[in-house]
Amino acid sequence: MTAPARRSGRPRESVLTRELIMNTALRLLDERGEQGAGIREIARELGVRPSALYNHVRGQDDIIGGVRELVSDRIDTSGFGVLPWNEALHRWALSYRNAFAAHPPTIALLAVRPLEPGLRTNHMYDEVCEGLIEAGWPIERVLTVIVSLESFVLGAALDEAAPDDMLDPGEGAGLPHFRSAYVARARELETRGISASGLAFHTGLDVMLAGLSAEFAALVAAKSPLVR
Amino acid sequence: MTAPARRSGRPRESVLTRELIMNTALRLLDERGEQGAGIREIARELGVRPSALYNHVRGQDDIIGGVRELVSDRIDTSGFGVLPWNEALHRWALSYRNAFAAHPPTIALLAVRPLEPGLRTNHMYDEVCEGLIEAGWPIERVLTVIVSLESFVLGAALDEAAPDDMLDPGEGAGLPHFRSAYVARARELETRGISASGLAFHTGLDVMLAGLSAEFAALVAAKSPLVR
DNA sequence: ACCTGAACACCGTTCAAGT
DNA sequence: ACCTGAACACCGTTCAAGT
Repeated sequence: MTAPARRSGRPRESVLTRELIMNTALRLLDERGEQGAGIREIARELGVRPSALYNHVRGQDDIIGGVRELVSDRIDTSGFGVLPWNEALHRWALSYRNAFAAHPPTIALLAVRPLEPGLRTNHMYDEVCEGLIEAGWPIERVLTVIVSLESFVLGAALDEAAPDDMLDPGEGAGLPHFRSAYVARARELETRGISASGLAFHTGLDVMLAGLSAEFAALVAAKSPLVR
Repeated sequence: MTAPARRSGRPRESVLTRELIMNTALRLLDERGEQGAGIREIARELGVRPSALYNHVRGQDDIIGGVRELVSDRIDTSGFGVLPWNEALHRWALSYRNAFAAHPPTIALLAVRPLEPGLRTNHMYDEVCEGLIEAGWPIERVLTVIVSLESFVLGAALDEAAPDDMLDPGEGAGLPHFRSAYVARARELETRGISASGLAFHTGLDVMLAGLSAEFAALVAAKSPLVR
């Protein structure tokens, strides 16, 4: 098996790496679900004693932070500056949600913990801020817009990670409106070939961007008296 | 202290109740944070051995489910049927978020776990469905609208539970746009006397309801050729 | 510097033994 | 029926001892 045939003392060459630990953690998370990221689990997979990890990693929180960086590296900010702000936001939110959806077990793990100010994360925010500021958004509104959109993305990712039958009126009597809405949606989902959480995500995203566009248009109109 | 002066054997009258356990769990959660809901922690607070809880509760998941019911009982569906659908949704979302915000440590705990189909929760969904259906929303859209709004509410609650300095460009160089957006928002927050997460929530909620109202108006217009 | 091995202080849960 | 007490199978983390 993976029993450590290694005896005590420093090995001739290092077996572990910080990067190797993080990658293994993410892989186990995907393969085995939320409890796959345990120190002992990772150690066993790497053929090593749990305590060995502490030579490369500060502890469990450090590992989770590393996994988060791996996942959020997939967030796409390339639209800002080249596309209209609302399309750039759309691409950003979509890739944000897809990054987490690609690793469902990480969502519950990562969404909950506050992200310590990582350099790469902060750089991502800087790029989004730049895009919105250049597009003409009032600077004091920028972070509020970002955070509200981000809240939706994370909430939608959580919904995606939940089991499909979570929202279900069941078989019994009662709940007539819930039930009829449920079957009507099921039919809709089948004909469109999309998941319930996927449709809710796209709907919410479109709705938010439509609302933001309306606010933006009103701001522009108020600033340019010509249109009045 | 709270050392159990009780000796073995069945007590003359029951010390525990399912309800008492749930209430204690919620209180400890509020007082001590996320790890307050541990079986051993609750048992100590109640002056009882951990194993005693298992006479009234199936286990930890059962307790968390009970806490969720306590919290989500505060969700207000009274607007449906009496207010316009968008105002009823606004009241619902606001109370939904406030219910969790009143117990910050529960957010991370509850948002992550799929809610097993509780009767009271399902009844809540039934009321919201009824309100939207009666207002004239296409029945196959109803659940999608609810879920997308709910995703935002939960995401915003998560954001609320996170530490305030989570999003912070820091002191160093670089990140100029992030930094200037940050100080501009800080000034805005101070003059309006509101928290960052509070403003993001209200902004997102307004934006979503504006977007939904636009979609609804378009649906109504498409159905009544008179306006064409 | 980087591993093993033992130990520590925790968990949730089960179950026989008591009354 | 409902509690105690002991036990079980887990955690993450620390640290001396090895090479």
